[in-house]
Amino acid sequence: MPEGHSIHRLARQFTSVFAGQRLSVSSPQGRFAAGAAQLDGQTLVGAAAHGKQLFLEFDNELFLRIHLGLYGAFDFGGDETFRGASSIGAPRRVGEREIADDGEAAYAGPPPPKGAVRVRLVSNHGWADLRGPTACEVITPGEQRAILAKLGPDPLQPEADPEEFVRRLNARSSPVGLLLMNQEVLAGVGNVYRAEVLFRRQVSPWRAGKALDRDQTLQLWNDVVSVMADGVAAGRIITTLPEHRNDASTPVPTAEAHYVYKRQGLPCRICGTEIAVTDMAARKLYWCASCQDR
DNA sequence: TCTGTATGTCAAA
DNA sequence: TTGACCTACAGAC
Repeated sequence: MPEGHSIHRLARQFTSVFAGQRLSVSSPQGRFAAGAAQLDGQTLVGAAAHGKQLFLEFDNELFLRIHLGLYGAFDFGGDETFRGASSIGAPRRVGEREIADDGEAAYAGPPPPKGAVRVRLVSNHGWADLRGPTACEVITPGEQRAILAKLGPDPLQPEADPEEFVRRLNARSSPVGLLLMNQEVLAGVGNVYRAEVLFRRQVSPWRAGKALDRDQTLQLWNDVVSVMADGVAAGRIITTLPEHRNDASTPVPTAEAHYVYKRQGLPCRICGTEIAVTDMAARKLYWCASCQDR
């Protein structure tokens, strides 16, 4: 599920299984052959996420910048150091994806690449395959700084400044439903968190950013921080509170995970009004017209 | 075999 | 505001 929480999980995963290791880098598909050659044989220093951007830092002072876009996904495999991290990114089928660890025999090297593998990273202990990214390029530290400078604060970074979010949101007259998706305002939120957080804070998606007062804006920020931190921990987006679910079972069923996202025509979990859907800037926007009146 | 769909972004009109 | 693009898969034909 490539909103910001998935990218942070990836950064954590790359750091834990590949940092300090020399990597073979290749492009089985061929589309990233030149970039792979610049990184092949280098040691991974570490990985970091800012919003939906993933940066892999190599010890020749180059970064691999990856943006998964809609379809991008990583698959992992390897020995026991890779257990528990099999696959992060877009779902293979509708719904959330958490692939079970098969716990099978010892690692014997990566399998033949299946499908369009843009990049394959291989260490002595395991491998990672990247498919379908929107962006996959080698950049310099200066280029990385330029990219970071454009992005808004990332709610998943402990040092992120809420006041920066307040400034960026309250300065604009666009609807808050658009602004939450704008990576220059807030880095990491996508269509699911946008809809869900606006519902949780009872904010109308059409309120202008500058029409929200400081408290409301900070509450939005705090809610994004909380719900995205949960997303990192769970590996999926769950925004409903237990008291708003019909089914108390765990793990939370997909049908109970959201308040409004993809629930058009179904009754609002709070007030029973039918959840509505419309297009906003070519993306589906889901909301409850009755609850979201602030 | 073809179509539709998806948690995203960019450039062109 | 629209179309193009990245990929895989379910479901319809």
